[in-house]
Amino acid sequence: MDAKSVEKKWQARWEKSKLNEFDKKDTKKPKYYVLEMFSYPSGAKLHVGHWYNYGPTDSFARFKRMQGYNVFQPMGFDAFGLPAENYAIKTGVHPKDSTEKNIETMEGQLRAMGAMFDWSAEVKTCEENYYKWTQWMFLQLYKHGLAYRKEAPVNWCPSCSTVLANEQVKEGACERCGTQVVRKNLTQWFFKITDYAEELLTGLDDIDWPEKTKAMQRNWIGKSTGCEIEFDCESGDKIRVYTTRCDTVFGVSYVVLAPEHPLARKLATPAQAKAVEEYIDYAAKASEIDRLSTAREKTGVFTGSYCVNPVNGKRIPVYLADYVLASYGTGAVMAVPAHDERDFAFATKYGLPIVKTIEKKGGETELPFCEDGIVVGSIEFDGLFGEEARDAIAAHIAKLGKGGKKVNYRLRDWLVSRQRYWGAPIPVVHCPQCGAVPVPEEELPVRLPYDVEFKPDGKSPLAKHEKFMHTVCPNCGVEALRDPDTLDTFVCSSWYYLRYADPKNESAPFGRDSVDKMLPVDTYVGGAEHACMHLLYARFFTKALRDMGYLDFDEPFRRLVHQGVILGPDGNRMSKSHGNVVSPDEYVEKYGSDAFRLYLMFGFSYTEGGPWNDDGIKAIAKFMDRVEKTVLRAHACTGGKKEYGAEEKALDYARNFAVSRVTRDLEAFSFNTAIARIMEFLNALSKYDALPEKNVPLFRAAAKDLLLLLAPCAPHFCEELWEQTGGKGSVFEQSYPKEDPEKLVLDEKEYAVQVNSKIVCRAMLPANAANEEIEKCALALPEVQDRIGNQTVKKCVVVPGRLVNLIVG
RNA sequence: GCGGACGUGGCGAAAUUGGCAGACGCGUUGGACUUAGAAUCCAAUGGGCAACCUUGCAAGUUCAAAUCUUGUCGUCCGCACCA
Repeated sequence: MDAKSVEKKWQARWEKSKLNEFDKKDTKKPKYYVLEMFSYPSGAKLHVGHWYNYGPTDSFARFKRMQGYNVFQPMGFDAFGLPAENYAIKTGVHPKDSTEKNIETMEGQLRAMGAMFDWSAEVKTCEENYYKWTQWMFLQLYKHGLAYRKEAPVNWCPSCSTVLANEQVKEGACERCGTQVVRKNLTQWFFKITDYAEELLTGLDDIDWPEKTKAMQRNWIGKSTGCEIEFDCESGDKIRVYTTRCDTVFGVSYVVLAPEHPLARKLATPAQAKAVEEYIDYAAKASEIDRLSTAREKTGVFTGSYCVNPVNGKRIPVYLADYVLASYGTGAVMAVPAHDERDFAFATKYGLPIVKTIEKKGGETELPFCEDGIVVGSIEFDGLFGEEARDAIAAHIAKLGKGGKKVNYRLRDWLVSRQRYWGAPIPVVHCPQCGAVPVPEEELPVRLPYDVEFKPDGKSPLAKHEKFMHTVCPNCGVEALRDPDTLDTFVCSSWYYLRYADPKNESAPFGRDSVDKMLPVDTYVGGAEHACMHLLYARFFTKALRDMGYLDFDEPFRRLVHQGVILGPDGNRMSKSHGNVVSPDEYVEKYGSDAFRLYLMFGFSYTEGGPWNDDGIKAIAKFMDRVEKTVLRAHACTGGKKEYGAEEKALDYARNFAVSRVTRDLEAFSFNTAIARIMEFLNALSKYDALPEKNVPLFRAAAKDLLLLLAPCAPHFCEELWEQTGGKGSVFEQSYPKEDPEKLVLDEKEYAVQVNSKIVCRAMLPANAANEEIEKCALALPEVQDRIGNQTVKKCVVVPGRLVNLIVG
């Protein structure tokens, strides 16, 4: 079969008959929403990774369709982003132009894959009719108190005068010019994802996601239960610290603030002011990477101030140290050198006291001792252990009015401001009188102007665009400036699965009817690298929109599957710099898209991936060839016998076994085993085909099932064979074969017969006999008799249909 | 450092979730058909002459462990001093 012409033929026919489109009018069939993570339109062609994500998942979608679902499988482009802008800086090609060109190329390639994407629902996030609604989302979050502004540090390259993404900082230096990157504070917009921390955590229990992804999100959210404690300073200021180990509070020998802490400068005594200032400077200069490195030596500075430990009245010094992070907890820590490794290292270096207040249960206590133990030197709490001690001490602190139990999350609010051009403009006007004022909804979109200067020179590109910037305050009408920043592209991708349901809607981001009918996503497939960011943000959006009354489900993605990564042949991640990029094109050219897809499905464990090698691809072409021959021979077969004997029974068994296993395996994204089962079935058919006399109706029916089983995995190929063998309509309008359980019942099954857990022989034994009878049959076997001799059977374990184990002695 | 995973023939991988390790393929070897090769078909193929040995290594639980537990080595991923 000539793959190329067959592919073209069927792609054209599918398009014409709208076979791939979701039927919104169909009210009988249950809907099924299959979603693959949409692509970033890069300049490079579709790579093996795209194929690996989309090809097998498309087979899953087609399988669902044949099972009788009204399947929705859309595709689109995550089109805003940094690479297009960097490319513009480098080459002068406008991001809009390069992006549109790339999208066009990729659309062509995606169509050539022959996936059943519903192109009528295509979404491109950089288009006005999309980003208008991204801006609308911002306004709704703002309206509901979920968007706010505060100062936050950015990576700043003093030489390029520009903000850098973490990704652009290489070992503390700007990747473009090598200058040391510093941290600089800017006022930026945040989404209050932390309001949903608890629900984002508990919601994980009810969704069908890989456990490891759930574990990662749980870790990322990082719930901990501890205690907040207030330390009064001699200056009158109060320092609140957060600790998970309040059972060690009697051992506090100093308090540490993050260098960015609001009290850091205030607590510096005149004698220490210079040193404190220098230290704050030093910490700000250190790049994020340096700052967070474990290898970094603990440093800090004494503020000169003292505070009081509320539980024992001890006077203790206040330090600054950059091992304490402003972004976690309260940005301040009580240091207990005896029971914390970091505090221990710091105290040792600066000669601070180390006071033991916890002892190991039944053993020598070696400091620092960081596990739970028995409290000592802590007045009435002595003798308590671990959690018990923490409860008691927290209650005591609460009674003193100095804090108490507190739940804390590691999750931080989501910073969405980007000092970039190629993104959705933040729909806010800054008025000299009213402050930050949201743009009224009816004025959306705030259009992204085309004629801008991208060259980095210390300002957001939009800030230099006079016409864009100057406007009037929607509130009071005085002259005002627009927000010059754009939204993080993760904002665009946090709701695209909703827009797919109603992509042309002009008056709303999506119609309630459409969303109610089509969502949530039933199966979402994409890379594991999005475990913490995209997948968490999308869940947050869904929950926030639900609370605003726009949706009535809690989770956007009912089931999640991660495809593995196809590495280069050398075992490294495919990249230009490694020079190990494998292009799908030459394989598709040579073997056809079905064969390439089939190979990807068969040669790897889908969720594992692995290094590329093409050893098996020829075998797939051979397999397809055999399928073609067998199906055509069966179709042409005439005459034959009418009997239904042992051979027929064996063929029927193989057929039903394949149907049952392939169905189960496709459901589970276990594509390699599904195809293995189809191969076995083909082998059984070939064997039957070799018989001189055949039961033709059975042979034909079996060959038809083979074709139907394979259809989702090799769509063009099977569609063509379906037509050639007289099939009406599309093969994808057929029902997927269902097994006949009766044909899977066997009279006898092969048992492994063991004596003292060692295998002695294999024997065909009655399939539905009672355990006692199996034992009897096994005992009667000569091999068993030989092995047992005159020993007695003490115990017998029977695993029905599989194994019998006689314990003798 | 913390968290998560993974480790099975020469290779890609399976294993009904504790029940015959190596399904299905690749490769290799032998054979058939060919003037010859390609293609195709058939057979063998974890190791060892054997008893037996084999799921990174070492223990443990069990009638039974690739699967569970502990330790250990190695690889990968995520997070990065989380108080």
